[in-house]
Amino acid sequence: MTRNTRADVVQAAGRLFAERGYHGTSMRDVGRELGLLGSSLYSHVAGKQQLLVEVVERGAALFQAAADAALHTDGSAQERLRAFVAGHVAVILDHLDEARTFLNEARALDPAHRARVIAARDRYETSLRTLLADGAGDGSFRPDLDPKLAGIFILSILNAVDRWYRETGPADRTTLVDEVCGFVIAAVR
Amino acid sequence: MTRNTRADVVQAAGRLFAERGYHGTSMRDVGRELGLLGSSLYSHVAGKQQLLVEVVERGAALFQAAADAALHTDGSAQERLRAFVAGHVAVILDHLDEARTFLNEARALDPAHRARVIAARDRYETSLRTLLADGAGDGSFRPDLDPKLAGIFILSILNAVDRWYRETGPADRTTLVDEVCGFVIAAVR
DNA sequence: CCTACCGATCGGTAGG
DNA sequence: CCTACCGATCGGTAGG
Repeated sequence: MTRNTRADVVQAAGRLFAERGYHGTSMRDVGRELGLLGSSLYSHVAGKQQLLVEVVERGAALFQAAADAALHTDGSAQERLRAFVAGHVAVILDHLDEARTFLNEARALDPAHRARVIAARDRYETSLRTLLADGAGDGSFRPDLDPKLAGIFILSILNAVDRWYRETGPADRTTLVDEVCGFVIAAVR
Repeated sequence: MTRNTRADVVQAAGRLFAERGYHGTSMRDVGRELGLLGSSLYSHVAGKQQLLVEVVERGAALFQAAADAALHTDGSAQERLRAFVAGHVAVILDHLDEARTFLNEARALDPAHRARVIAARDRYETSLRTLLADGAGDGSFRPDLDPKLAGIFILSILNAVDRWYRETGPADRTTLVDEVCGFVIAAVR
């Protein structure tokens, strides 16, 4: 039984924020998750809001890093779209707590940090939109594709994955990506 | 200035639950929304949880009623799918608070009511799945369509509409439905 | 629908 | 990381 680190505290907070929401989680809950009292957390972090900020910003960074990697691979627009989908799914499945907190709890952030997160979301959405516009321009996708709306629809599908997908389901991760890509590519071609 | 009704209380609660979440809303907040004290609400309702139950169940009923109407129209599977999409969008845009609370706050329900809501969601999803299976069987959609996954993807798109669509946007409601249907039908045909 | 409360829980601090 | 606390706020009640 060794001492908990600051990272442990952030991780425990992320777990609970993802499961019960920011306002549904108390500092005592986070402490209990680590075998500590709520008051002991304040030697690691300045406050509850700071925990939320760190979890959400980590989620934002993970999604953006995945998008950057997908967009800088060389390959057809269709291949890059598949890489984007695979990257998004990987972030959700491998960093479920940060992803959920990023997607659902941004409204609990103070205005300044919420604005940063909204900007990060916009950047992410723009990454996908650019990919779609490229593909519509070079004939990979249908030329009349609306990249903005298509991007929104694709992200809607991707962001909901955590709500229904279970590893224990019939499809493994690659199959999941295949299915999402099959649906999405049929829609944009 | 006439007295508030029980329905006013439920509506005010729905507004705040949709905006800040159940745990982010206090009974005093709900009262303030109506110009009352928090304690005054207890002459209308038994408690905060009851308010959540009523808002969520109303959301569930609205979605199911829309789905039933869409499925019982006669027309091709494609026409019924369009009616389903239009119905879902109408519930979201005309009953935003109930829809959001139904979609996002079910986890704050006590276990018994949460189970009821999950069952309602399953029924709703089954309605769409049946429609898709019918269309795959009669040649309206591609025969290898997976109705379960396609249903999940379509609902993912529909359930996210409230997160980005503003009446003040470029597209009116009919255009919105057209765009969603265009994307979805391209994916399932 | 308000006044006047209740016990419980909240985020957070002082001091060790 | 705990002990011992703080003031504020929470959901809810009694009585009118």
